[in-house]
Amino acid sequence: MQQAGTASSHSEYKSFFKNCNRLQFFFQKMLLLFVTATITMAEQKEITIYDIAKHLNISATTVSRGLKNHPTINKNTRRKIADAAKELGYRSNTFASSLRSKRTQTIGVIVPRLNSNFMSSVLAGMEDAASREHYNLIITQSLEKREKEKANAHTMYNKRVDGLLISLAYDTENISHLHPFFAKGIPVVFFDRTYNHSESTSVLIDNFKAAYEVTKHLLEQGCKRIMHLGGNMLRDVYSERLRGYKTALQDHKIPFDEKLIYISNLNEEAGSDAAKHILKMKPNKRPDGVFSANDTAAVHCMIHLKTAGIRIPEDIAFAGFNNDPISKVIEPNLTTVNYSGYHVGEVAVMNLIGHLKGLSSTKTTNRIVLRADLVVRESSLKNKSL
Amino acid sequence: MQQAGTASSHSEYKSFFKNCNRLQFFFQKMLLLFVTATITMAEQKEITIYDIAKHLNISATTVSRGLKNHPTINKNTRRKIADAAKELGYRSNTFASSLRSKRTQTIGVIVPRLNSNFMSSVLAGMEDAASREHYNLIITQSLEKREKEKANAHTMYNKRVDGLLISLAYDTENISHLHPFFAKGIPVVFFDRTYNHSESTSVLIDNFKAAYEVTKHLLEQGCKRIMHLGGNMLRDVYSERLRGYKTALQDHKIPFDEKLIYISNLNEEAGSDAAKHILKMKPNKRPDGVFSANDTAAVHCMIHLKTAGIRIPEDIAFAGFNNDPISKVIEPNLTTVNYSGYHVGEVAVMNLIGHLKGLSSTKTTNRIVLRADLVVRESSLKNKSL
DNA sequence: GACTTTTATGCAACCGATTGCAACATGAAG
DNA sequence: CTTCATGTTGCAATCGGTTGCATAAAAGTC
Repeated sequence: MQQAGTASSHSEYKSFFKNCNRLQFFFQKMLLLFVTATITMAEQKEITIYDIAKHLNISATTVSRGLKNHPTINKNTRRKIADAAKELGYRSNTFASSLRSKRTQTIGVIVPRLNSNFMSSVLAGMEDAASREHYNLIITQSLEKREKEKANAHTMYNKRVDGLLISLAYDTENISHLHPFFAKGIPVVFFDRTYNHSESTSVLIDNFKAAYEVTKHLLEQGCKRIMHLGGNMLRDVYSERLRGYKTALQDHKIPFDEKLIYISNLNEEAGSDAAKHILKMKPNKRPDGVFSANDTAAVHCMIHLKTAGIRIPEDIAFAGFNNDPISKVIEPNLTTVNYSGYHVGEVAVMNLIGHLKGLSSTKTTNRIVLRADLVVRESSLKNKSL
Repeated sequence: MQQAGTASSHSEYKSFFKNCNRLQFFFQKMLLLFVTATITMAEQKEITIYDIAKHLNISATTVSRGLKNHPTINKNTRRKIADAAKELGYRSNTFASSLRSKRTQTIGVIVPRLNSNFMSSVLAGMEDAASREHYNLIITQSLEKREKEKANAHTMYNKRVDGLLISLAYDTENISHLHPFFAKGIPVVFFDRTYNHSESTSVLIDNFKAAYEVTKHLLEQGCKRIMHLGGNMLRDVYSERLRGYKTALQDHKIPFDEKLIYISNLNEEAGSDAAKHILKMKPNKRPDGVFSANDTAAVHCMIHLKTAGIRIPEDIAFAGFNNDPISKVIEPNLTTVNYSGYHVGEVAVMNLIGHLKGLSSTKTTNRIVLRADLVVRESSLKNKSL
């Protein structure tokens, strides 16, 4: 391109100044300078399969096939092609390839927030699995806004991702923004914050069971009035945890008390606020146990209560969810639910790639439920008999 | 594709069974069924600019220009094109576009690990900034291995990212694997774990100064023997922190003692190990202050020492680095250095996009140094006069 | 009214890999 | 010696936008 431009301006100037020797000489010199500079600076031209073909005196078709080890190409030819590619410094052009083959080897990922401990583990797992299968990840965050989630989905759609992995934003009520994917048959896998949809798989943990186990554990420790710090109920993650809590109470014949449910966004501040809320209650109405739907809220609630002189677990036992690093730092150490975000990510990707390879259909596997284990630590041990 | 395949099997079967009417009839019926099913299931054909062009009786060129609001296209025409695009359900084909224009609107990101608190903030900042400028992020992790970093860089290169953002792996000594980028003039921006390279920008904090401030603070609290928990010295992040530590000692006329340097990978276990190391020292040889190059190691060192009966800060004062959430949970709260990963990510992306837009050259801006502030908490307050 | 400038649109050649089908060589079978 | 299977390779069309250059129409200038 650059060279073409140069050549044309060269002929132009030549015809224009053909009777002016002085100027012609000057311009010629300038031109030479310019061209030299251009060539020096210019990245050497991109090597294509055509260059390799010419170099080996074979067709581009053969090169294309040879490069991806197509079985109909002679092994010897294949080796020669590979060698030439390396020698010439060939790099494949993903676009040309994707344009023609309509496959992108790219998976779109939409998460509510990138900067959460759990989510970054999930992403690490995803990246690991995807990279093993030679897929790339395009990652975006919705910042918990349905509108941004929608915009992100649209970009992914335009970028022709082979599949989509999504954990829904807080305020996403319906998934109409994903319809284009379903319409085009692009597989969608939900993880963590899932949505029940007949045509796609969900990868999640058994939140109900884990919450049930936590609550049961607190009850067995002698708690009678357990408070629950819950998250947004639009997301089944949190509604399932609440359900597990309720069911455990019921099975232990403890009446459910609406006043002991505290819904928030479960961040640090919300944890402190919950503590203030507890302190405002009459001492005899206070809970003797707290089950928080995440560790952050639990820990910051504990910190606030401790400074107010509440003893943990003697006065109030605590249990969280996630097994966040802070749960091992707070004193007393926090009882929590451990589950591997890394594993969630890995499984979600493997499942998606399975669909893409046609190994499994999105319709048959509807949900994949991963293990989650109760980790008992001092924060919940009222009768110290671990 | 599907149709072509069908057609071929059709002719095959025809020649094969041409004298067997019964079977032929049966197969024809099957074929019809199959084709019908295929057509029903098939996603409706993709809409292209040519479809829009035909629909409006104008040329594809005009549509192409109209869609990206090229000023030479009449406003009225532009509107009509936009309307038609929406009506027909057009989605642009990024590949075709990238193939021709050689721009991808994609930035490659290589980080050592995705699942770290700091890194996920950085990514959040990057995603935010990139998304504002309509760029997408392809994110990979090197898992601290030079080999994987190299492979990732190569993929990015093939994927024709417009620019590269990279934080180097622990064991990366040279950046020969990035040469293709430099050779092609693709801008590279280092962040956090940087490398001094004449043709690219580095975004980082002033590790030297921050470490100096931390050490100075500990000295002012009366510490005489400050231990330093450091990281891999191949990375300037850690070597600069060590340098800041050393210089502060020197400025306060405290002799530098090689034995008080403890190098590790700074994870939880390394923190505990450092504590064990301290406990093994003769009491009069023990440090009276610890400056750790990250919070994780500091906190886990503290936990271990506390169980051994060491008082913090009375016996040993502590300071960390990062302002990790755990620093606010440990008791006593950890003095640390606060700096915004989010901001680092944002700045790195903005700078890269600046280069891409030709606003700034990679060569002029060599390093961007961001603020980092000492956050004093109880862990370092020997003379309680905050 | 002739001529230049501005504005708006279209032509056609790309970009680089993929793929259905044809074609060729070789050797085996009949 | 023909026929056919098998293994290799190439032709040429295709994917869907982009862009330099030409052109046509409208507006402005003298």
